Amino acid sequence: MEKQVTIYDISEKAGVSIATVSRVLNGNSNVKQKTRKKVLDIIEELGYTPNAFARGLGLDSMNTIGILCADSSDTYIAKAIFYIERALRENGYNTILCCTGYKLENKKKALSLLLSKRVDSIIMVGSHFVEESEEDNAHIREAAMRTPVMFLNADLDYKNVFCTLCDDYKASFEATQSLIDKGHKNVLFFYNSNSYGAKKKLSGYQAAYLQNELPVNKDLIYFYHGNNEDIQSMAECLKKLEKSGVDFDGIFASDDNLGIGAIRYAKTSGKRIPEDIAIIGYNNSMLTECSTPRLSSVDNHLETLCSQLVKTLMGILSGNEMPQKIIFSGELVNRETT
Amino acid sequence: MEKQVTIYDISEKAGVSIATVSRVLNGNSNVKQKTRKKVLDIIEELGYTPNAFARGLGLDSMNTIGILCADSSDTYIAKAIFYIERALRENGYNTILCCTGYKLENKKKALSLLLSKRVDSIIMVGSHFVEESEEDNAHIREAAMRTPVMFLNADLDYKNVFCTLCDDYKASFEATQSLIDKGHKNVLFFYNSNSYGAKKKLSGYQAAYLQNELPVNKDLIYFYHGNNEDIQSMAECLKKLEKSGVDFDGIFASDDNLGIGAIRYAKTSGKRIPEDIAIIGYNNSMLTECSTPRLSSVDNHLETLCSQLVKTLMGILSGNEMPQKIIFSGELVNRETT
DNA sequence: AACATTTTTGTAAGTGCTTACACAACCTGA
DNA sequence: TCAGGTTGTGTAAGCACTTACAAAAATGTT
Repeated sequence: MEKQVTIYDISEKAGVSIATVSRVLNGNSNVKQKTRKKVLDIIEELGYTPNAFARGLGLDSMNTIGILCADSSDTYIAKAIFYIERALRENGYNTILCCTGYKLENKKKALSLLLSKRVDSIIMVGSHFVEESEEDNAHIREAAMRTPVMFLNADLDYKNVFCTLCDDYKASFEATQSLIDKGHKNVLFFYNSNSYGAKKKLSGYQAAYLQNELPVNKDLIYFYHGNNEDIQSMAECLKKLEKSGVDFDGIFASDDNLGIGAIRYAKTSGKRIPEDIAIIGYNNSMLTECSTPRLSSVDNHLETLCSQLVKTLMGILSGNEMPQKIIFSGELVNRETT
Repeated sequence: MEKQVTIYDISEKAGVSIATVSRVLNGNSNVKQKTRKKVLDIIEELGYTPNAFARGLGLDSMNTIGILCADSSDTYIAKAIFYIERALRENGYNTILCCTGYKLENKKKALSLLLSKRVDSIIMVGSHFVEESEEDNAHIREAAMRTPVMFLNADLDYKNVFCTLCDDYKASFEATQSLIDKGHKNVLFFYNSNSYGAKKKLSGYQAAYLQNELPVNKDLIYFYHGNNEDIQSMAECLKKLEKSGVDFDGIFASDDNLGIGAIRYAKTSGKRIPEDIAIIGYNNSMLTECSTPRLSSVDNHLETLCSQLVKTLMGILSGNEMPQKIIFSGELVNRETT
């Protein structure tokens, strides 16, 4: 809109050099009180705002961190972003957010966008960003050569990549075990591709069965294809599964949304919860309190994870040696569905 | 980490000038195919990523839009951000996200941060950003002199400020009217400060009462102070209110979270829904499908609002004359609580 | 007052990129 | 073959800021 006010304008009006203005701007100590005041007054008067591009060019850093996520409208991810953003801001860092969706191509694009902005670090939220094949992770390895890469809830062993995560395997194992202990021997593992870490959760689930010398029934591993917010459709899928002859007395869902869907299914099928069918969700989100009966769920301490991640990052940026991997334990919170 | 690869490195290795490299980078047509290929190959080989600071300095724009929100972990805001971010990305724009919380001081800080980044526009999500007093909005007026300011779901008549919103007044009026029509003459207006536009919703509610020549009972306007995710606490507040002798046969909540709290209250108090007490939420979020009974709610067409906002913005940035205010209607979605 | 220090300020050279302008190379068609 | 295009490429001047280095000013010491 308007012509930009630059430090030249300030320097001229204040009768000092641009270097002095710059010093004032950067809180450099070597400026006389009187000069400083004069410059600050004129900055105020002219409504000057420093140009971050120019500044970034000189400093090759603008204290900004890039956050990559698949879908910021997912409750869990939204919460994570909130916690991370807050912690970063408290440390004087700003945030660039990019949502990538789930296509590899877009993830790569977003990554290189962030690199071009010369962010001080890139935070990837969720295991969505780790691909199956080594080759498909090459862009991450390369990015990590330029700037530290932080993973939340994912696990990747590359140089300069740091992971902060919850041990989903163990938490799933324990949750499943608790269902088995209560006599639910045919627990359905209900997941969709968006649930981050579904694979680890599945392994934990399977391990529990093996541990108890119970058979792992392939039919009981059920992949939900639909929309992650469409409760009705989840319930219908489960109904269909039941009708197809698959028998189950418990549902372990890979996130709370699916857990709510499971509750809907059980209720509309006239099953008693938890007697006929026990249900456990994952994330311990607010949804667990919204349903009737309230949903038992695995709490993976998101807030702790996020603040730890930022703490680690701050350490790295200050040049300290930091652990590559920090792992917390999850914890089953029993409510009315177990 | 590593020394940056610049266009000088590319130009040298390719045996062309930096201008040519720059042209290739910007998809300028006036480059011979052969030259272009050579340059691109070397860019690939050296793993070059353009420096956004330098680029921004030259162009004084980096196609980025700043988004300001109070709390990105709020479901509704998170969704809005998602829709906006997606639409912007489809138009070749990137996003800087800043969460400000609810303190004026922090809002101002975040705003000037975005200005310093020379964003092409600033989008403010939610009415949280409009203060009571003219004076406290001065920073917005000033910002708008530098760059277009877009409001989602808020209403401010400044030059270069554009608003896209749902007519919450009207929607609330209609929702309340529909409760009155069904015989609920003592509807509680249940709100908290975080619900954006609570004031407009309240006016709509009150207008409906006046319209029907019913008294507006001050006791029925109830402000919830607690945490916006603590369903139990909401229910307890309502219980307390009831015990204090306030009588109501309907609850109109300013967002779905509060609506869920209202359901919890009604159920634990042994009231029949909707016979004894009807409940309406606001936002028509996913939560409406999670509860039993499912929550009726006002849909304010968030996705439409967001895409319209971005459409308007793109028009502005292309230099077109655009309407300052675009208003959609909300719509009551009746489910099992009405 | 003369000198040594310390503090304050200015000059100018980056920082990596875009782009106006100039020039060279390559085509046309007469 | 040459004037008059086109097309392709290079030179150099920004863009708004930081900062090393040099110079000037202020202060202290004798």
